[in-house]
Amino acid sequence: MLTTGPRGTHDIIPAEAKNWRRVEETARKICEVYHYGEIRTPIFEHTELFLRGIGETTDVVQKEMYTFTDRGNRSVTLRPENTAAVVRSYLEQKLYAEAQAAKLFYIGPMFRYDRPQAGRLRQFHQFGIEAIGPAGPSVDAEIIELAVRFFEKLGLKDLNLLINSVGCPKCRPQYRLVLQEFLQDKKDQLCGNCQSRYDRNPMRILDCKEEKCNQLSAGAPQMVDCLCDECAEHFAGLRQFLDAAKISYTLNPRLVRGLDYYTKTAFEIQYPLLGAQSAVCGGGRYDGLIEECGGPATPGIGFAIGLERVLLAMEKQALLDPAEDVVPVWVIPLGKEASLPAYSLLMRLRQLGISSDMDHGGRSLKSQMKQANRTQARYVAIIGEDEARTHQVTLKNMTTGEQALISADEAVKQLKQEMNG
RNA sequence: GUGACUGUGGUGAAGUGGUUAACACGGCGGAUUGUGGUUCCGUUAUGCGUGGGUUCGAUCCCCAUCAGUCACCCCA
Repeated sequence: MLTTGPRGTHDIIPAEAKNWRRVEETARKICEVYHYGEIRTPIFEHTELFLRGIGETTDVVQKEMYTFTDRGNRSVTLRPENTAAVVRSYLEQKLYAEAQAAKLFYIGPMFRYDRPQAGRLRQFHQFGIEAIGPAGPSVDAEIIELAVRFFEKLGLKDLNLLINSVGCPKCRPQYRLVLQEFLQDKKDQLCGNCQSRYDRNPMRILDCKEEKCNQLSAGAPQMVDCLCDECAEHFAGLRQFLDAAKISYTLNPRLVRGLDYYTKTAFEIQYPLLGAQSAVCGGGRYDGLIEECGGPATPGIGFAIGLERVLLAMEKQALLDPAEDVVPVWVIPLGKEASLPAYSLLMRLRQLGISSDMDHGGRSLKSQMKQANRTQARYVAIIGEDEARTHQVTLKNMTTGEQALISADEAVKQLKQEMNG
């Protein structure tokens, strides 16, 4: 079908682009304030990067990647997320050499082969930030705060911030054993999905939506209670900073992220009204990822915000600007002789930066006036046969209805004054 | 990837197995010569997502397919 885009893709037309721009500008602005610099990496990478970075057993890698072989027989993948790629770039471009911390942000499309539904597309857009280098909990707080402020700036309300600590390679394996032990005799009663999780990723069982599994896992020991000293201290530190910043959060010991690289801090911001796809921001610390990608042991933390979901949430709260097509000045040629002088007048206006337009279809004065009216024109410059001959225009003020026959030069001068003032 | 529901013009939508597919908004044209926002008039889907099938005949029945929505799953 030539008239439909690929499944799960979406066109952003002019009426919507304005709101997208506002969201993106808000992101850029806040990143500047918090000292994060923009990074633009390719939308495809070697498949290997995602296998290693995200984790081979994750759902994202196992069933959601757009992977293909290029003409040179290399396996490449459309990025399903951007943290791995940013880390790759950080190492390849040796950003560690320039400063103690690489504080980066990105905005761009991501690709996941999912079954589409509202708030879930195959090509979607993320605004994300990464702080590579710093280890202290104040960065964790800074990042979470940035996300919260971003939503505040857009005017969004009723968001829930959930935080948890998922431990580190020192304490998580031990916790897994403790958890598996707890669930051992209940294993048969878990849902099918959770039974396979038991060995692969038992922590996800805590996250299951099945009522049955919830009951079975009730009272299970929690990661936060089994953190090693370092992780516990880090988590306590984070909470202290968040409290100081007066950012309210919910401690959710069952919050687990689906990407393997997360350590210590994990967080999510939800907008419940979005239904099943309510996570509007997700992130956490990934202290092992840089090493996993072949770099020196370096801590890092970041988040990603789903922009389509942000726009949906804004729509629900009536925060979107209405689509409107505004052209403050219309030039109206009447008849063939008028089109050349009309066009040169238009050209002069545009060179002065005055947003203006004209009809190219030779339509009637009446319909051109209508058009001007629809686009909220403040002025209309009519050029008919008489005006064309004498290098004049009839300049009409659309709000007062007054009009005057003046020279083209005079019209340009007046419009320049009016439009800049 | 699983299950369910939906699919009529630019938009919101009514509708029926049988000549011309309501209505509203929008668009376009007009209501005496070159003037908008109000009003009035006219016009605007050779077509009912697409492809098959059933039938004398299908937009309305069946199948497939595509797309969307909801839930699961996953996650942003």
